[in-house]
Amino acid sequence: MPELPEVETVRRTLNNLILNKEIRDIDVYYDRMIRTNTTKEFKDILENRVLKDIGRYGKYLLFHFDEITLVSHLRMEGKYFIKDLDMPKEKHEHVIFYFKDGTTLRYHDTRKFGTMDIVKTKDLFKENSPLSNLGLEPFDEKANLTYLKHKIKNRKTPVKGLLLDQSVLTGLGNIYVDEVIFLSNLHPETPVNLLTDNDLENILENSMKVLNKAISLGGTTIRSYTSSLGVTGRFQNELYVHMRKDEECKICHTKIEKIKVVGRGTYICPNCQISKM
DNA sequence: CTTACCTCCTGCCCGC
DNA sequence: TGCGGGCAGGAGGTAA
Repeated sequence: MPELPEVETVRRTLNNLILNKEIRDIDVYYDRMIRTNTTKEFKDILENRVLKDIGRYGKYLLFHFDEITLVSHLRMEGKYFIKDLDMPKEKHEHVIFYFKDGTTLRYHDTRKFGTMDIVKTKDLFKENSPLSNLGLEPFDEKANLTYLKHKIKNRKTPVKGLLLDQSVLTGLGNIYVDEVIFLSNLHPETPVNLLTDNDLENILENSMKVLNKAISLGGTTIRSYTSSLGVTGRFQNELYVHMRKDEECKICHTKIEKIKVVGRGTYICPNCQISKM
């Protein structure tokens, strides 16, 4: 599952490879992927445009074409590849962008969960944009204790659910949420109304630390997020709990357990992460 | 305003 | 060995 560090890695790689290329044609093989436009509109809007920059907000990739931005979410298994024109189409390639220089950008997505939207660049964070309801990224200066307390008001959801909620903090997914909660010495089922200010400060601090470290290592490569663009992350070696069921806790050597919290597979050290309930 | 549950989709894993 | 059922999961939608 590409989360913020994996999307950032893709952004940096693509920015080095396809900036200033001009789109000649687009083939869409799975119409549902294109959400806010029909496939015909999607092609008409993007054809003959020059890619000026690639940005990112949370887990969204932002392909900027001057006043228009293509907003792409990779969801579970979306990947981009750059290939020459004559390479045969693979089974799970659903959108192919043909550039005028003879190269192609291909969106590959086994489960077809990924989405693409076209938004006016000036309206990126306004109503009807996929970004409109997103919270702050953890490294945003404004993502402080006051902000988090405001977001938590009246909520009793487990802390795992809070951190997965992109309208609170954006960028964390199932992998990094497990890591942040472990590093904060919390049990993932702790209701957020029981979190102390100190807990919340720890969550913010650890979110930043984990994301920054993962970005510096090129993200995490596990089964559901394998390499794309020849990029293989190395953060999987740094994981404390996620995907480590039955392995030893790196701190106390207790066996890591896998449980279910807010419907998600969740890894914990039952010794380090004591419930407050 | 919440939270709970369903949906999308495919490959993989398990049990018989 | 082969097959079918169940599961995983980010985010959006709907229902309560």
